[in-house]
Amino acid sequence: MSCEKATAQTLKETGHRLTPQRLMILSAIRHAKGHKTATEILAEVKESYPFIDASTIYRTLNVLKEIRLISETDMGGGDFQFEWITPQRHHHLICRACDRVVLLDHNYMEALGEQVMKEHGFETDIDHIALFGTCRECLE
Amino acid sequence: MSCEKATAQTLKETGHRLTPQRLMILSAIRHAKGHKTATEILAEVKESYPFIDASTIYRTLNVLKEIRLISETDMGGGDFQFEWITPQRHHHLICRACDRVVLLDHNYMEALGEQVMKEHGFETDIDHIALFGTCRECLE
DNA sequence: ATTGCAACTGCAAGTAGTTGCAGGAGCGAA
DNA sequence: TTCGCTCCTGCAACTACTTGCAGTTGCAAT
Repeated sequence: MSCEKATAQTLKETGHRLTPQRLMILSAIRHAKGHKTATEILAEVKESYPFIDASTIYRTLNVLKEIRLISETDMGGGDFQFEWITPQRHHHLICRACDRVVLLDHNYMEALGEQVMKEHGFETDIDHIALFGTCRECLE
Repeated sequence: MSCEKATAQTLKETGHRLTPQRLMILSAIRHAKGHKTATEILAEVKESYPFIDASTIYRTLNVLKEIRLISETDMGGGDFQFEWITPQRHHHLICRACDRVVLLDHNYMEALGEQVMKEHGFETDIDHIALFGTCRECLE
């Protein structure tokens, strides 16, 4: 598949290698619907390759995050959520009162990113953010 | 001091109690310059009260975070950073390439918060955020 | 001052994530 | 194809953080 090739290319260009373990981890993330935690990814990869070590998962996730193939988000529920980065980025509004999660379009962050770029010359990598607060219903 | 009284008031109003342990933790955070990690707070409190348990620190930090007396920020360096929330809020731009940290004024986030409120009716609690990216110098 | 209850604490045991190391394996060059 | 340099892996030990529990204590009401 061409998508696998592009991924391999990105890894190599940044001085990383393509290993069977990484392919399995990549596949687990890419074919997931929505987010996945490190523990879920570990469990899934273990089904086809039980010898995989947790440290390999964490190290690989860190590499993928660094080269921005995946995003890592603190959704408040303890573990971090990992997700394949697609052109259609989205963010989350999480209600502290009822734990409801509302989707937030990427253009809100784009505007912020442009403002920061203009005034600080700093290019932000806002891949996936969770903002906490109170939703319309819980505000009464 | 009146500031201590206001803190006690806030705790009680939200159904929490004021204990010696909490006073020590509050003092460690409030009198810190800038951010502090949970481990640093634990070490500091232990100096005056060696029997304090790590779980008490983490539980108290979670309570203080919930009632928004302190903020918790992922600065990328592993542990979370805790800080007393003051009216002059600030945020951070962190460069992935050189680890430089640039301060970002709160008004950037205020604008975002207002837009989210207007269009989603969602009130965001943006106390202290770290945005990752590439700084002016590292962009060449 | 006393009482009662819910919240808090310390302990112990557990989970999530990190790190150092020695052997193994991509992958570019010869 | 083979070689060799690094990067990667699994292991083991470690740190950060969480959770359940039983005893304690703040604090509001009597």
